[in-house]
Amino acid sequence: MTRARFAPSPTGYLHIGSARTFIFNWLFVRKHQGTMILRIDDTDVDRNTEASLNSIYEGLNWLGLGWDEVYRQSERLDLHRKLAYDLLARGFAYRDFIPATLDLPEDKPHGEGPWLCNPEMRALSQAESDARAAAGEPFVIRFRVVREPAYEVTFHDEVYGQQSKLTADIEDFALLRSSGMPTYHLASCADDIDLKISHVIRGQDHLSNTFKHLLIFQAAGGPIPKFAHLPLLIAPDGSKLSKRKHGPAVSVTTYRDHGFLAAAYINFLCLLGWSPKDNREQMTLFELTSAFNLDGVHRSNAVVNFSESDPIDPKALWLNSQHLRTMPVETLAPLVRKSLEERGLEPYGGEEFFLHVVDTIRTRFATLIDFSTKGRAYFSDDFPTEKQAEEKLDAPGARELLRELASRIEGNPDYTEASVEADLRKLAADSGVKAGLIINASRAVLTGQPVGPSAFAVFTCIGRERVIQRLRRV
RNA sequence: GUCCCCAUCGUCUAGCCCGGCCUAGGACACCGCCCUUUCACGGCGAUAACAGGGGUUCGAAUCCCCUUGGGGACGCCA
Repeated sequence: MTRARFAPSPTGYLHIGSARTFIFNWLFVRKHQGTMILRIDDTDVDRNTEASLNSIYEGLNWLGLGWDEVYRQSERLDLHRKLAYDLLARGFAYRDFIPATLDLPEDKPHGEGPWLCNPEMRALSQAESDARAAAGEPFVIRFRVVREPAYEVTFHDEVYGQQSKLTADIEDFALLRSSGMPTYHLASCADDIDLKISHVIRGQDHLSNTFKHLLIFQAAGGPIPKFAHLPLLIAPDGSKLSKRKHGPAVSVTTYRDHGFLAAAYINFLCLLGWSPKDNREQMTLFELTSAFNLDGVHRSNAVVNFSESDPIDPKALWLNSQHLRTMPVETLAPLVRKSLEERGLEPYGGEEFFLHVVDTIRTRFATLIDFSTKGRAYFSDDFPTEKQAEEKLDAPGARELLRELASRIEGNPDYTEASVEADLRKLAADSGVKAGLIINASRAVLTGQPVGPSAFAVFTCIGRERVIQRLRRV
């Protein structure tokens, strides 16, 4: 049974890299008809905030993928502590009474070599250890890494292949803090065992932590999950994406707020560090689910191509425009309606008319926001007239012709693309002007823009009454 | 410093595991042309990459080694 988990820690908003990790886990689980688990890794009480937990949910909810089970590590502390004390009792761990040394020298944090342990603490007798603990002296519980003889810890990573590391290079990492709170390593492994996680799919920054986790799994006697590490998402300058340094470009909600479709964003993220290997780029969630596999995941990091001036990756924008014009209009329409309403606009007419309008104008838009900016004239009488549109109206005789056109449309019982076109062309012929002059002027007065859909389509999208009004307004 | 990982167009990538079909394919962006009495969409085209050096081999983007560059871990953060 496939069981995978996404385990964010609530120390900030949902990071683009975390979102991708979630998506890959989700895709993998759905493909194998398994169980998706959301686990909130909130064991660091000093850094966790409710606000950041909420913003993570906000991001996940926007993606709309969902999960099957949810846990909070802060509600499972007994389980974690039990494992720590079990390992202590069985000699796989020991108490370290030396207080944490906080301020390591900045330029040379690790001196000549790696820190492995506090030897005198590791060598402390059971009796003395128990006595000092009983006396109330604070301590941290550390894993006792076996180094004599040193041996190789190995595992097969589903992405990176065979991995190994000498225990001589692994430090005695902490399991339980002096506060009694578990560390990430302990809590993560204890929960992975308890929740029967079959696959750990996470960022490559955990690749070297995995050796420690293996040690815990082995000592605990729990089943060892399969591991798959994902290449990191990095900034254009090659540095690690940081919320502090790169700001909005790393937040999922930035894309949402720029009018992205969740489906397109998911599609974009999947193409960062994974490929279906058949040149497909635009893919639906269904296609992604059936195509996804760990073999297609890369080993090298991927750059998210944002810039100082624009937090959006151009390829993401392109994908969004592709989804926008190819997804079923019935699926798109409610999203457009919501976006319009958020900006105080309310579509004219009924649902059928709305679908027609959305379907007509969507091919030239890239985001949901475009409907209320570039597309404003389709949903409101209050829209600006651009300078180049004004110029179309300034063409000799244009305004008079538009007023005459209004009368002819008013006098014609039919109102379709074809009837309007006939009226317009007749007017052009009667007046001895090119039809293009009236066509362009019509678009300009009806939408305030020199560009847009076929003018005759514009007529039907704006509706007879408003068209007559606007034509006479010149 | 120690250990681990990575390296194809500006960016995302195919090809690499199982050497020859690669004068390295696709996509985004940029530029040009076509379509269009508007603008997009669409179509066509152009520019653009195997980090460097050694091997192995008849033959290497593909296998091996070194160098360089980048990333990660080394916390009582995750």
